[in-house]
Amino acid sequence: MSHALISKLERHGPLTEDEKRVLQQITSRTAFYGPREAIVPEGTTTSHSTLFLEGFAIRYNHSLDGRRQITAFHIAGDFADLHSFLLKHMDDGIAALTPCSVAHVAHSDLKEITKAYPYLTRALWLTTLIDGAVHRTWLTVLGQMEARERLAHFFCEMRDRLEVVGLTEGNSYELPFTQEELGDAFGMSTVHVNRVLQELRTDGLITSRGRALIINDWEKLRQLGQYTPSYLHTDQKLERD
Amino acid sequence: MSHALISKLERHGPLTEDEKRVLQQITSRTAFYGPREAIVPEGTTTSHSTLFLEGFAIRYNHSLDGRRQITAFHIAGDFADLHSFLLKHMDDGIAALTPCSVAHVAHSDLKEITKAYPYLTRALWLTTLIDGAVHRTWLTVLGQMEARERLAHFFCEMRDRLEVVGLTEGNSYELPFTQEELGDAFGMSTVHVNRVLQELRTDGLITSRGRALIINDWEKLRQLGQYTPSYLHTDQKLERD
DNA sequence: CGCTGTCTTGAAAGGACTCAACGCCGGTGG
DNA sequence: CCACCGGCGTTGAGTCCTTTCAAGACAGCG
Repeated sequence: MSHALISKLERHGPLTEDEKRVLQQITSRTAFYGPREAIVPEGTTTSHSTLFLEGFAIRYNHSLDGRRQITAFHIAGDFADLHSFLLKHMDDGIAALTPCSVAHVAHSDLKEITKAYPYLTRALWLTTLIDGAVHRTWLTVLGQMEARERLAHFFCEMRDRLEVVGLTEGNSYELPFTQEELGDAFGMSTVHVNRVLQELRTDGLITSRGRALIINDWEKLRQLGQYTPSYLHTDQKLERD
Repeated sequence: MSHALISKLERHGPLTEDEKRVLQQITSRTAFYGPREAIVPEGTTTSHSTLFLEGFAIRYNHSLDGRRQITAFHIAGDFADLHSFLLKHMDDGIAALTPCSVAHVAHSDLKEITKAYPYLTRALWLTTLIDGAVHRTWLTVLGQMEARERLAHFFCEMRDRLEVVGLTEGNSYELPFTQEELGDAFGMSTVHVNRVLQELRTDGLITSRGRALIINDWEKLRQLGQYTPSYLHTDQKLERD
C-alpha cells in the first residue's frame, strides 16, 4: 500500500529517494487501536508522535468541569500530534473513533531530520502550520457562525480532506461520528445537532443514513457554510532550495 | 534595548552567540505602523514575516458576509505571521491596534536558517506550535464556555503573556482593546461584552478604567475562566542535541 | 465647541440549552 | 432463537443566554 505520509508531503513538492527512505524508516513502528481507545491521553508527556494510516480519530480537550471540546478530527495521513515533538506536554489528547492503524514516530528521529534534512523539516513544519490554519478557520466557524452554518462548513471541509486521501465517492463519504461528537466539536448540544441535521436533510442539502453522508447540493451547502477550501493548503508548493 | 525575539527564544534554552547574531541580522529591517493600520492584508501572498517589537495588534479573518473573527491578539515578541513563511498565502490578516514597531523578516532568510541552524529552526517551529496550542485553547473557550468565563479566561491569559515581556505591574496591565474587538474575538456582541464586563466589575473580579485593567481577585477569575497556563508553554525547554 | 468613536442602557426576539422520555438497532447471553 | 441491554437518535416543552435594534451618554480630539 502507498505510504500515507509520503504521498501527502509529495503534494507540496517531490521528495528525493533518500528522503522517502528516511520517512519509511521512521514510520516503520506501527500499532493498532480499537474504537474509543485512547491513543495519547491528555496531559501526558510523550516521546513519539502519531501518524494515522487508517481510521478516524479525534483530538480533544477536557475542561475542568468535564466538558469536552474536540479540536480536530483526524483521518488517514494526518500527523495528529506532530506538535508534541517540541511541546512534549500534550494539553490535548488523542483517541480512536473507529479501528485505527497508526505509526509511532520517535521524537529523536524527528530531531535527526531537522539536522540533516532541511527540506523535509520544512515539509513537516508545513503540516503543523496547516493544522494551525484549520484551527483558525474553526475559530471563525465557532465565533461567527450559527449552528446550521457550522455543520454545513464542516461537511464541506471533510469532503475535501477525505477526497485527498481517496475516501470519497463523488460527494458522498463515510462519516462515522456520533451527533454527540459533532456537538462537542462545534459547541452545540447533542439535541441541537440532531435538529439541525434534520433541517439540512429536509432542505435537501444532505442525506445521511447511518454513517454515510451524501452531499446533495454542494453549492448550497458551500454557501451556507461560507466554505472556501484555501485554508487547507492542500497543494501548497514548497521551494526546495 | 533587549531583543524581543532572542529573549523569547532563550526562555526555551540558551542560544549560541552565532545564533543570536543571525537573529539580529534577519530582524534588522524594522518598520512602524500607526493605530488601525493594516500590516498584512488578508488574502495576500507575502515574502516576509512580521515580528512585533512594540505595540498591540490583531490577527483576523473576515467571513464573506462581513463578520470579523479575531484569531489572535499580538504583543511585543510575537512572531505574528511566521506561518506565512511556508504557507505563503495569508488566509488571515494582521492589523495594528496601537502604534506598533515591527521587524520584517525575509522568508529567504528563514529558509537559510532551516539549512544551517537546526536548533534555531526547532525553536522557531516551536513558536508556531505554541501559537497552535493557543488556538486550540481558544477553541475550547469558544466551544464550551459562556460569555463571563470567556472573558475571565482571556484576562488571565493576557496577564501571563504580558508578564513574560514585562508589561504587567502585578495583576494590572494595559489592555487597549475596545469592547467591539473583544466581541469579535470571543463570539459575542458588543452589547453583551459590555454587560459581562460590568458584571465582572460588580463582582469585584476586575477593575477597568479606560485602557487599564486590574485583576482584583486572581484566584476567582482563574476559576471562573478555568484558566491553566500550561498551554502557553512559556518555559518549554528545547533539547539542543 | 462640535464631531466621532466608544461605552452604556432598555426592551423584545430568537437561537440554543436542559430536562426528560421514547424509539430504534445491533450485540450479548441464555 | 429470542429477550434483554446499552448506545445512539429523536421529539417536546420550558427556560435561559445572547442578540438585535435603538437611543442616549460620555470622552477625546481637531
